Amino acid sequence: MLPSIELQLINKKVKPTAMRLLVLEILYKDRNAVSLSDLVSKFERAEKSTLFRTLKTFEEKKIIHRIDDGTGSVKYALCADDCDDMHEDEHIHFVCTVCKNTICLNNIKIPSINLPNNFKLNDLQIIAKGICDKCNS
Amino acid sequence: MLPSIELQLINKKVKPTAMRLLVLEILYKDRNAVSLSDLVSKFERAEKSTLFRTLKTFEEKKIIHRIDDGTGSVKYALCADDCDDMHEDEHIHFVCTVCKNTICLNNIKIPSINLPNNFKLNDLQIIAKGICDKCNS
DNA sequence: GCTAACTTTGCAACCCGGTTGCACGAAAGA
DNA sequence: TCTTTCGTGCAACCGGGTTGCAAAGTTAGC
Repeated sequence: MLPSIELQLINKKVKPTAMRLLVLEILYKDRNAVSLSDLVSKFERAEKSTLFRTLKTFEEKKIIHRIDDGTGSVKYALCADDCDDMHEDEHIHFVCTVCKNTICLNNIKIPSINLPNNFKLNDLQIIAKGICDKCNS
Repeated sequence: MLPSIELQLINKKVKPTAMRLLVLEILYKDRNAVSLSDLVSKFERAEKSTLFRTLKTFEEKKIIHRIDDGTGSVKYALCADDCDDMHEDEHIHFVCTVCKNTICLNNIKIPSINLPNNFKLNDLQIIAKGICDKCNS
């Protein structure tokens, strides 16, 4: 994967600057969704605003998707490869109450629900909270 | 309902002050979940901190439950009558993208999902986004 | 190579929702 | 009544997110 990080940026029409490569690399290596402050503390000597704009750029170019897991801070995670057309993150997010990490569960099917009369459903967002495999020793 | 508002507070061991009665009345009258800033603007001449603490008290005493609908501000809505033992808000929340209101759908059953091996599920939070019955003309 | 135009970055400041400390006044208990 | 507790208002703070601006870096045209 790593050698293609730069290529991926170019493919998505994002100039592969040093910062962006580093951020994207972190996103690749980490199975957890990361927040802006996660990033800031992750490499200590970088500007919050730069990282913020990097994430924003990545989101606009559909490289990552935004997750609101109810922890108060927005998190981001890599999009699936087939995310190009449908940018909605059509999967369940799991929040571990022990390690506080947020994980995308790409393989779990989203259930269908029936809304009351005359309600129109556009997007279903599911957040599962509990204990992740690593913490559930 | 209205005559019992004061009684309900007493039952839940909350002193029925004027502020609290007013706030609870608003929560009863409004089918939508309300945020702190909703409340502040709703009766214009009240302190944000007082309303904040009122909501906090109500939540602690299990009169209302907290909803994070991903709009950036926490909302609150009345608990169901049988909420005493299990305070988790075990229902789907619907966010209308037109009128921006958040509605508790108490009658929709929460689907069950299968997590990967060794994940333990404690809470499932579902937010449906779309157009509500009133806006879906 | 050299300048002009554009992009990215760093810094500071701001915004807003949420939260807390503190002091005053009201209510409850002895 | 006196004391204690509780509720409220005010101001200030905190932290995540966001923006304006200028410096530094990059790209393109000549």
